[in-house]
Order: sequence, then structure tokens, then C-alpha cells
Amino acid sequence: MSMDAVFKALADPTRRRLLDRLHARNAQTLNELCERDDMTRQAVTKHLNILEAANLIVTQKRGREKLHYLNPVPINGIAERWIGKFEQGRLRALSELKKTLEREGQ
Amino acid sequence: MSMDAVFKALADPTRRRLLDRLHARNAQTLNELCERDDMTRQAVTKHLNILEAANLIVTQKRGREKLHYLNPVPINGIAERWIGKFEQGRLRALSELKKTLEREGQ
DNA sequence: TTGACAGGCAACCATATGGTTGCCTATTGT
DNA sequence: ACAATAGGCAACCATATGGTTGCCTGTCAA
Repeated sequence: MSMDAVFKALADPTRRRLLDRLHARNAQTLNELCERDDMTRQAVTKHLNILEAANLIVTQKRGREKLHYLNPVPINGIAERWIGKFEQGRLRALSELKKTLEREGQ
Repeated sequence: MSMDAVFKALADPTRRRLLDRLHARNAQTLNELCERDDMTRQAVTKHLNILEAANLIVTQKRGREKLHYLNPVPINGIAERWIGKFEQGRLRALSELKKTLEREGQ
């Protein structure tokens, strides 16, 4: 559950699209997730493995199919443990930045 | 201000550390940001350029020095426009996931 | 004014990454 | 039974990435 794995997983637009699709409809199979993607099934598998390693999705075997579920917990962790830290002082930092730049700009 | 650039910039732990350091103390020069890092100055420059391209930092030349400022806006944008979407249904999705897995598990 | 200091720029290098093709296994439905 | 379907695994390839070294430019201070 390393935070680095989550950030790395989120860095790729294809993987974010996969998360978006699972967010729109959960419990999709690999082949379903391949549709309307001009990639090979194997490429999608690799992305899904990375997402699973980052704990962003969870899978469940169902006969010969493999169902994929979105796991929102690590994203929540990022928002709380890392982004929140920067958001906190957002307005204060912004006005401070503006003031500083104006002052230094003279 | 592409979201992809922000995610890619955040993917590297060195760059996140740089943001952390600017968060701890704003307006640092390149050389200050190089201290206590076993990297060359040029490597740090590359990281800072990537952060600046993603609009995560803003710079200001001051004589022969270049000051770096943290810009929290894009992180806020991510939190609001992307992470929020997943956080919203967090608890609902979690319980739903648990139920589904229990049901399917039989 | 000139040496030291802060930083920029470019070439280069090793490895990581995202994709492919080819083939194998397991489950399903007729 | 067996063809079709769902997916796994491994080798391979091109490019992206993160780092280095070497050298150049601009600013400051003695």
C-alpha cells in the first residue's frame, strides 16, 4: 500500500481512463475493459496489474472471467494524507505568493 | 495546465519531496533545494522544470538567484475535479464492494 | 576587474515503461 | 467431445525517464 505505487499508477492516462470506466460501471471483465480501446488485451492486462498492485482495484475470479472492482481507499488516502496538506494553506499560500511576487517584482 | 502533466509530475518521489520542502519553507533557491540531496544540481533543475511545466511551482529571478514558490492550485484542481469524484461514493462503494465480494464468494 | 558563485544548456547513458506478438491454459456451451 | 471464449505468461521492441558529465553565461563581492 505504498503511496508511491498509487501515484505512479495514477500517472498514466490509460490507467486513469480504466478507473473512470470502473467508476462508471463496476465489476467489469478484462474483455469489457478492452472494448473501445485500440490496445491489445495484453496491454490492458498490464495496466490492470499495476492498478491492482497499487490497490486501486480489486479482482474476483468468476468461472473463466475475472471481474474488476474499483477500490477508492488509496485515492482517499492520497487526498487526506498528501493533498490535504497542500490544500489547507491554499488561500493563505496563494495570497502570500501574490504579495511576495509583487514585492520582489519591484 | 493539463491534468496529465500534474499527475506525471507527482509520480516521482523526488519531485514530491521537492514540493514537501517548498511546503515547509517557500521561496528557496536552486542550490538550497539541492542541499541534503545526493543528486547533481542539474538533475534537480530537470525536476524543477517538470514541476514548473505542470504549474506546481512558480519561479522568480532575483539577481543571480532563482526563487521557487509552491503553487497549490493544480493540486487543489486534482483534488476537486478528479479525486473528489472517487471520494464521493467512497463509503457507499466500499460497502457495496464488500457485499458483492461476499455474495460472489459463495 | 576578476575570481567565485548561481544557474542554464546539451550530449550522453542505463534503465523503466508501454506497447507488441506468439503461444499456453482453463472454462464454457452445444 | 471439442470449438470457441476468457485470460495468463514470456519474449521482445521503441521510446520515455532520471541521472550523469562537461562546459557556458550572468551576477556579485573583494
